[in-house]
Amino acid sequence: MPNSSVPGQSSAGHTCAHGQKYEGMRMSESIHPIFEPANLSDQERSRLHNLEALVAAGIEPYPARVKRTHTVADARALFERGDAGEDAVTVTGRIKRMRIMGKMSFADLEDGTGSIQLVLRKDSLPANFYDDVWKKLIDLGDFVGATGPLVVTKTGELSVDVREVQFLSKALKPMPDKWHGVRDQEKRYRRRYVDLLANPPVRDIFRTRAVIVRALRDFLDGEGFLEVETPILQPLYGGAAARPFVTHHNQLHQDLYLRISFELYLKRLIVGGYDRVYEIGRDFRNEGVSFKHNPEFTQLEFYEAYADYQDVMRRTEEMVAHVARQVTGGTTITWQGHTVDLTPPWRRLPLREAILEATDIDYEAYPDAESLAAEMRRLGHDPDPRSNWGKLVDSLMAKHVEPHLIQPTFLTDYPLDVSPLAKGSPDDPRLVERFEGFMVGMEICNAFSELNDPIDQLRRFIDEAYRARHGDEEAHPVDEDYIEALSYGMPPTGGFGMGVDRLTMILTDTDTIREVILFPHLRTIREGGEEEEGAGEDVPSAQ
RNA sequence: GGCUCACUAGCUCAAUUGGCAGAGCAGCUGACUCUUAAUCAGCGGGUUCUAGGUUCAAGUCCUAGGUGAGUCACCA
Repeated sequence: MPNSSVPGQSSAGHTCAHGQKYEGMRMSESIHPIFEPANLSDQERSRLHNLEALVAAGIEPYPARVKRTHTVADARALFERGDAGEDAVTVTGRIKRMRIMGKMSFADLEDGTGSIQLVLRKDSLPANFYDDVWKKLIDLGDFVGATGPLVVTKTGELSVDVREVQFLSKALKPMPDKWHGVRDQEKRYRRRYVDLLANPPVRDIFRTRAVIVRALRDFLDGEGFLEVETPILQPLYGGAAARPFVTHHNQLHQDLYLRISFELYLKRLIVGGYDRVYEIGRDFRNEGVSFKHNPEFTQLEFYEAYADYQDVMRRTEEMVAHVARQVTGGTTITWQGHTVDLTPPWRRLPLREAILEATDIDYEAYPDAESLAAEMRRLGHDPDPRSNWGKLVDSLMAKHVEPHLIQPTFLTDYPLDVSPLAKGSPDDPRLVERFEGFMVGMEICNAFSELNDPIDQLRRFIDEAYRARHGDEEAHPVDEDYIEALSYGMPPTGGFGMGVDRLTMILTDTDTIREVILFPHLRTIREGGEEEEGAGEDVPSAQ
C-alpha cells in the first residue's frame, strides 16, 4: 500500500485495512487489556481516537520509510554556512512543544542531534491539513517529518517554514511535564525510556559513559594491550571475594556460575603468551544493592607481564587522568561539591598507617581475630564476631578510612590474609604487594603483583577452602586448572581491576550507581496477593 | 534483614486539629498569522499504593502487605 506523504490531500472517508486493525483494539473482545478504553486515561483515549482519525483520513500512522534530508544539527549547520538558500530541507523528530496561535503555529521538533522550531501557517500547507490534521490529530510526542525552507523568525529563531508534513509515528501516551520532566526515581529507573525522552541531562550521562569506555580502550590499546573476551558462564568462579549467581545448563546437566571477576581467565592468557591483555565487561555478584552496588556491573581488568604493583599504580593514575581529559578537558573535576584533582601522581599511603591514623589501632600488634576484635571493642567499635582477622581489618578501613579519602589515594601493602591471589611482599611475610585506589570516599580499583608461584597459590586456595568450610561464603573455591596453568609458568605480572560504573559516577557528578546504569536492577513489583511461582523448578538456588 | 521516611489527576506538586481532594503543566472546547514554559476564556479528569481496622467522618490515625529512598547490618 502506498504511503500518502501529503495527508491533507488524501481522500477522506476511505478506510484502509489499518482502520479495522485499530478499531479492533477498542472492542471489548480485544486481544489484550492494554488498549481497552476502560483501562485508559482520558488523555490516552484521546490519543487513540486521534490515531483512528488519522487512519480514517488515509494517513498511515506508522509508515515504513522516512525521507529525511537533514538532521537537525545538519540543518543548523547548513544555515550557519549560508548555504541554505530557499531550498527545502526535510527534518524529522518528536514534537516536544506546540504553540498554536490561530492560523499559525510554532512547534519544537527534536531528533537525536538537537531541536529546531517549526513554523506552520495555514496558507502554506495543503488544503485543510492545518485545521483538520495539525490542530486536531497531532499530539505532543508524535514523530513527524517536516519539509520546507529554513527561515529566521522575527524573534530570531531559526525555523523550518513548513510546506509539508509527513506523519511518522503516533504516541499513545501523554508526555511527562514539559518543564519538570519525570522526577520520581522509581518511575525514572523502571521506565528509563520516559526518563530519557523527558529529561535531556540524563541522555548526556550515558553519552559521557560511552566517552569514558572509549577513552579506556584508547588508552590501553595505545599501550599495546590486547582486548579479549573470557567466559561469563563459568564452571567455577573466582578472582574476588563475593557470592556468585548460579545457573544451570540443561543439556549438560551442569550448574554454572556467572563470573564474579575475569581475573583467573585473563592470567591464563598471560601464561599463554599475551603480555598485555584487558577486558571490559559485566561482572555479577550476588550481594546487597546500594548506591554503589548493582548486582551486575561493568568491570575493567588488565594484566601486564613484567610489571609489579608499583608499575600498575603509575599506569592507573595515567589512565584515569587520560579518561578525565577526554571527558572534561582537564584533570580537575567537581563531584557533589568536592573539587577532586586527578593529576598524577596520586597520594600513596600504606594501609597500616591509614588505619592507625584513623583509629589508633595498629593491626600488626593484634595478629589474630580475637585480640584485634578485643582491641576494637576496647576503643568502642562493634566488630562482627563472625569476622576473621582480614575482615576486621577491612571493616576498619571501610568504616574509618575510606569515607575520608576524597582526593585520589592509593592504599598500599595489604595483609596477606585478605589477598589470596596477590604476591607476598619480599620484605614482610604478612603483607602482599597490593593496592586499592580511592576517591570521593569510594573504592574504585584494586590491583596487585600477581601471585605466580603455583605451590604458594595452591596453599592459599587450600586456606580459602578451609574458610569456606567454616562458613565464609565468599572464600575462593580451589581452581585446579588455574594451578595447572600457573605450573606452566607465568611471568611476574601486575593486574588491575576497576569499576567502570563508579568511575562514571565520579566523572558525571552523580551520587548513585543507578544514575549511570541504563536499566539498574529493581525489585519486580508483585501484584496484590501471592501468585503461584511458575519458575524455579529446575533451577537450583545458591546454597 | 532492622529502623526512618515517602507513595495524591498523564506529569510536577498542595491539602491546617481527622471535616466537601486542589493548583500549574498536559487534555478537551473556543479566540488569536511571529510564538518559544505563548497568552486569554471555559470545561473535563481521582481505586489519595493495596487490604483490613478505629471513627458520625480517614489522603490524614492504627494493623498488615507492596514498591522506592535513606540509614544500619551485610557487601573488597
